[in-house]
Amino acid sequence: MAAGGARAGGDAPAGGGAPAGGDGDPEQRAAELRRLVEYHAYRYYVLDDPEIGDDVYDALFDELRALEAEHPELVTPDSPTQRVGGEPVSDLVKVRHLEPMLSLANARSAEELRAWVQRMRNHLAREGIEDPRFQFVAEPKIDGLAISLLYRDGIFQRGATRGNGEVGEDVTHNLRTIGALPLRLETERPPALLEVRGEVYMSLPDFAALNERRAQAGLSTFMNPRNSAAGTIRQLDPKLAAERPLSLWCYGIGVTDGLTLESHWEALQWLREHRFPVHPDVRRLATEDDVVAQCQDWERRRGSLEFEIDGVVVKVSQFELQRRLGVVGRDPRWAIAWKFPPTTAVTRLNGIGWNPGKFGDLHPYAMLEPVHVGGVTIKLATLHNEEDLARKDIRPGEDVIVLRAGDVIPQVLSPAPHVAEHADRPPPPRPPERCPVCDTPTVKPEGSVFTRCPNRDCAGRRWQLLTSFAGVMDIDGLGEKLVTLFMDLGWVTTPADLYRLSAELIAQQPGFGEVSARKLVEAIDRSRQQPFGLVLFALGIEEVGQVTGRNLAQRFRTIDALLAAEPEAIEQTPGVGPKMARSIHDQLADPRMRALIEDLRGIGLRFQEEGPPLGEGPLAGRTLVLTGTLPHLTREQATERIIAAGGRVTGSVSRRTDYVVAGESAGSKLARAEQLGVSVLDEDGLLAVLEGEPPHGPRVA
DNA sequence: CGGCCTCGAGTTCC
DNA sequence: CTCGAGGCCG
Repeated sequence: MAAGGARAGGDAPAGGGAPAGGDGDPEQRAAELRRLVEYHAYRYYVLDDPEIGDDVYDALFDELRALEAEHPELVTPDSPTQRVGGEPVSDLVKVRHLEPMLSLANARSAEELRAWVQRMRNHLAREGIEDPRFQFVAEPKIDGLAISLLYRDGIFQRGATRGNGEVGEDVTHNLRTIGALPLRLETERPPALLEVRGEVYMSLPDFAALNERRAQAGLSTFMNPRNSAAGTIRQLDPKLAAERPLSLWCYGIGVTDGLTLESHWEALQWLREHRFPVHPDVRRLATEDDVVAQCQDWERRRGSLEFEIDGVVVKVSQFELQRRLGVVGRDPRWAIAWKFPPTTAVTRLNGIGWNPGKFGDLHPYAMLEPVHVGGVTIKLATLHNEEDLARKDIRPGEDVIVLRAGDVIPQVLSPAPHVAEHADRPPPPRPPERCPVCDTPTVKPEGSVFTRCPNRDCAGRRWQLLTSFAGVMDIDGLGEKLVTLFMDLGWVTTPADLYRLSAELIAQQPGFGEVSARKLVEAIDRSRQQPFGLVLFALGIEEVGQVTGRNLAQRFRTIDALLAAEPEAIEQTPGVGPKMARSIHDQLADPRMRALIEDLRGIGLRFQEEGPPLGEGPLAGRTLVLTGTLPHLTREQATERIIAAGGRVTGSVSRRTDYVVAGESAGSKLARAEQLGVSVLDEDGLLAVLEGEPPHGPRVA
């Protein structure tokens, strides 16, 4: 339902609609038309209560378009004609949110919700607030995509997806196509800056209609409304987005400049008054009982709504209380998501499959009769390990309960209730006696949870190693599919073979062109520059991940020093004890490992540490904790620089912490630091100690 | 010696 | 994100 396109609906007579076209000032007329079109779009899309018929609306719209075509200088970015007029973008641009978009803690029951309220009371009591007169706001938690809308001086400027909460993608071009989204604030004195937060979704009727159209056109259909909305919002061409109807509910205000509000409830009223779509059933509630009742009410209504919801969001309304409650990690203490119980389904367990991991461990997974649960079809589900499998007591051939909660990984929960009574159940599944990939007899080491394929040349293991190598070395474009292809072609058996691939050969493979083949080879080439620590991780040494790899690199400096080291020396590395030291030593002594290392060394990968040795650098031996959002550095960048300076970053504050680096909306860690008397740095303070300057005393951000 | 914490690994999703 | 195992602190 693109604005300006044909609109379904009745033919109400023109109300106070179109004044006769005038031969007055075209600029004035254009402004008037824009106002009228936007007003009637608001009546239609937001209030669902049009005042005029579609024909009248279309006439207004056409007049505006004609006027703008005649006087291109009159086109303004906030003109309704610009909703679909945008040019395709070549790429989605990443944008940093002005304030991080937080996540929410969950409550799964009335008890957990009451416990949340109690925690808030306790917290506030410590601040000297004995009787917080909470006002709660309960809103449906729509299963869509969170977005941030920026208005400067009342004009819609930029809309972005939530992304990871700190950095999202600019999808302004597609958001403009949403009829309910105001392009301009209808007010005399708009705030200089306003960030509106909301959820973009596809309504169930629109989703059904879209899929029907696609099916008729012979196109693939979408799995569920959420995926459909996600795919649409990330389209590069807004014309495509305009053909797929998205809807919007706004649920709050983020950063503002020039707007003073006291509570979340006020913010919602303000949004409503300024034509933003706010769900009409959002309630303000005074007691826990009311909140629980409201959540249960939403749960009952879940199936009869026009959109999918997976819970209810409950917030403390008063901003003053919100401020005092603060944030823990990424979750504000003053809000919680009441999650509905996961949707479950019963289906047949067809069998258990076993997949070898990087080191030969066989991991069981359930092969299920395909079943629809919570909007997706489940065919496979992981079963962690043999103990988990035994604990669940599921048997191939029987019915099992599968569940999928929100965007959580599908799980097999248990046998279906009716199978437990059967006397003659099929036997419990057993780990295979031969590796399902290479047919080598399996072994089960004493005390291990896993049965293993002992064959080091097992294609399954090699595949795992190669895909893991590609990921660790950050080789763009080399994913599971390509690893499979190159292995099937016999081109690649060890990671070193990747560096011998030629773009000419790859380009001859179906699905490849010269450009994509060249890009892949370049990506592989670039990975030679990855630091020694990552190379150690990528080699596939059991027990050695990103952190231990980096620690080993920093401690031993060169691969030769590491290869020559006795277990006792390896044990001196942080995080490595006798057991790991012995295991690492033995794996490095293996001739195949030696051969791989020599091969990669010849290819030019880095086998020498460039950074400061362990125990040196301005932050040597120091432990830092990061909290909140820093003005310039991301968490990753800050971590990287601290490590480069010889320091360590951990997650929680203790007496052993040397510095807490606190940014915007720092939470409990900052409080704890103050309690323990740990020095607190802001970003400038961090930069100073990174340079080796003494911290200029405790600096609270 | 017991409990907490960190690390590694697989899986699955966008 | 979840789990198990090993390391390390109290």
